[in-house]
Amino acid sequence: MQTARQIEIVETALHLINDNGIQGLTIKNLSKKIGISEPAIYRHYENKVEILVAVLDSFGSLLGEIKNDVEKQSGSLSKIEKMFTAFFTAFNENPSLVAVIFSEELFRNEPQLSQKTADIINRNIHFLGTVIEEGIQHGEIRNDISSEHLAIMVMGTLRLFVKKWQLSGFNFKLNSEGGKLIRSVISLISK
Amino acid sequence: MQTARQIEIVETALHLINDNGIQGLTIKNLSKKIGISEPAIYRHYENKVEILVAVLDSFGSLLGEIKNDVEKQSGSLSKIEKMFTAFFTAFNENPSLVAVIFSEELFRNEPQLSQKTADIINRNIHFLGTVIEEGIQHGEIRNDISSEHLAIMVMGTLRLFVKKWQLSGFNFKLNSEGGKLIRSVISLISK
Amino acid sequence: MQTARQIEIVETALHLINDNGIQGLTIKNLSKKIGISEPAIYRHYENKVEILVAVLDSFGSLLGEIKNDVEKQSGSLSKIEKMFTAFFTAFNENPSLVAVIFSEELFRNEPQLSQKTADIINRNIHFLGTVIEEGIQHGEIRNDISSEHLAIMVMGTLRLFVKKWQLSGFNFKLNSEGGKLIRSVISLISK
Amino acid sequence: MQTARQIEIVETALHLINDNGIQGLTIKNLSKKIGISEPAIYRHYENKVEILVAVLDSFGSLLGEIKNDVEKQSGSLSKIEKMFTAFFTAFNENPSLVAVIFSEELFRNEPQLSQKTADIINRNIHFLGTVIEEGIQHGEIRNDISSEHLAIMVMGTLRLFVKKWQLSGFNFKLNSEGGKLIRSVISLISK
DNA sequence: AATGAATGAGCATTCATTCAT
DNA sequence: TATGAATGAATGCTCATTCAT
Repeated sequence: MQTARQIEIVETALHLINDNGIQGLTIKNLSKKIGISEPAIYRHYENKVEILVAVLDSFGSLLGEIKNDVEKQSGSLSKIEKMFTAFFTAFNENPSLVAVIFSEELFRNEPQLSQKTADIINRNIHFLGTVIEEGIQHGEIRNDISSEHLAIMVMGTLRLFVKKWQLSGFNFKLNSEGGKLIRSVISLISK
Repeated sequence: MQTARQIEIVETALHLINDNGIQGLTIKNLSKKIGISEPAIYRHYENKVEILVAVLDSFGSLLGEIKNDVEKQSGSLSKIEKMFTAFFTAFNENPSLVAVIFSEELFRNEPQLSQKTADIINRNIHFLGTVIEEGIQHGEIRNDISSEHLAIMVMGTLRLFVKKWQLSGFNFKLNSEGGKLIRSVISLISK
Repeated sequence: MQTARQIEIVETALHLINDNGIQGLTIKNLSKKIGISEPAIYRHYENKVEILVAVLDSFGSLLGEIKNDVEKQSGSLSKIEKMFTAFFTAFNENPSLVAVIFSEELFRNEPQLSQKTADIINRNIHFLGTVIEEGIQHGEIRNDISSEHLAIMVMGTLRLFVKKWQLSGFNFKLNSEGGKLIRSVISLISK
Repeated sequence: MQTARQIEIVETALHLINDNGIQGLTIKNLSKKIGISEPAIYRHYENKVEILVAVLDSFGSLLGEIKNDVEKQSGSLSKIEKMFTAFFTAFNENPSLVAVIFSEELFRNEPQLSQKTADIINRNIHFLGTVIEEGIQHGEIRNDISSEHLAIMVMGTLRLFVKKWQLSGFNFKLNSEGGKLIRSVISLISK
């Protein structure tokens, strides 16, 4: 369980990373933005790495929720569509989250963190792979390409599209533009 | 024109980033690895940002070369295949380069650098888009999906695949595994 | 009078000093080892210095008891022997105490504490001096050397021997090895 | 070899320890007293522990010189006398050194340092033991007490006497008072 | 009697950079 | 072309202590 302060710290950390990259996340900046002293941070998290772990974990929970929602859909293509829209909605509501899905490069020097980021990526691809495999079995998705390859394509598309949105300074509508992209992806992979 | 020392600095910087992430690139580490003193670095580059600019520029030149090779191919699908194999070969010979194509997150706090990284990504997608558009016109590539979307899909696939290779600790054969992926991508987009 | 909690604090402080030196004694460590919160410590002692004063005072009481026991002996040499064995027994039962008799260096920056540690040393030497003087008068102890010098020799021997025991990681039998040393000391100073 | 700055750092560190105990030795204090910035210290020593190692090593060299001088004497008693006077002279010229011979308690939390201090003590006792053993063989020193015990007694006497001098605020003449003590010690152990 | 939350002061250390030589 | 020495600014973190509850 997280206290209110812990949640505040994690969210503020996310915003700092989003605004200035990982170098923008310092204990000083964090405490200043929250309005408490630097040592006060350590009452809530043992050290900086623990804060980043909590950031990743909170993203992990979000992913869990998205997966739950996705599972409720019937049909692989619907699941994939749901997955895209759920991601777009989450990023749209909290653009700072985008930094997290590209955080692998940031966390390279802390084994604990780099492991966690790698896990998130791999888990996502794997989940998508099982959904696609199911679609192939049910005849919804084309069977001339392995589910592994299709998973990489679909997830890679999603990632690059979101990255473009971030690079543009979030200046196009992720939902509506993304909606069109989803239809293209589905055309591409459906039987 | 770059002096021998400048090239050495850029290459060493690349290795340091590759080994320990951006935090591993310090003037101290750089000078130690090269075997000169810290101030000596400043004889060759005005400051650290200039070094990173040079790193990105050297990657930019590589991209230019790849594009030249790609243009020599006839047929869009051949061009795309060539593009993939050229990338795989380059990364395989110098895995440190992988860090650069995911360097956007690292360089966020320096406008000069973040602009350059965004340019590289967009230029790549745009180039791929023109190749694909040409393929659509020539009837080689399916025309039910816009070239913009296809470009994002193809480039996104390439990026995520390379990222997976990096996360795995470079422990699978990029060339052979990548060869199979290319075939899947081509099946997917060809008419 | 000391409360149970106060005694617990003093004893725990002693153990922390013994385990990690004076730097190991922090309010945080102390409260964690006892199992209460940091502010709770301040219910029982006004500040850290008071805790250290209490540590020294508790050692002072122990010294008082030893002196009482020593006084009960008849004959200077018996008294000295008793003094040694009483010390050895006390240290053996509670090795953490050893840190206290060498605590002068630790407490140098707090006048209140450095005064107290100096007092303990001087009082000990002085007490031993009176015992020896008595022995000289009674013809038990050689009279060619002043009681002051003999007191320094005897006490210095005791201290260095205990220090050696500590440095060895308490890995020899203080009582039995010490018993032999006592006999040597007595041979040396008796008439 | 040590640079002039390194020697200055070691000597200043010694003075700071002497004035305020180990807690008085901070990089800030050190740099302030020398008149340079804090980071400048790190140009000369890698870290604080290295400085303390250098302090102990410089004391170790002094001990080596004293041993050389002592060895030149003929006769065990002369050697012991020489050892005492050499120590007294060294401490008299540089009272800060006294802190070093009682530094074991200070350096407990850094294995590298505690090992070094224990070594110094043990090496001293051992050296004195060999001198005494020689004296016993030659009939200069009484043979009813083992050389090990005599070494502890003699070294313990020396240490406690110097400690008293330090506790008194260096307010008696170490040389002249110490001279008398030497004669007492020699009377005590000679045949 | 105890605690959760907080803090000012301080710590060792690192960083990119400068300057005299 | 290179270096040894230095620095201002910052970093993550610890300390003893306080205060409201």
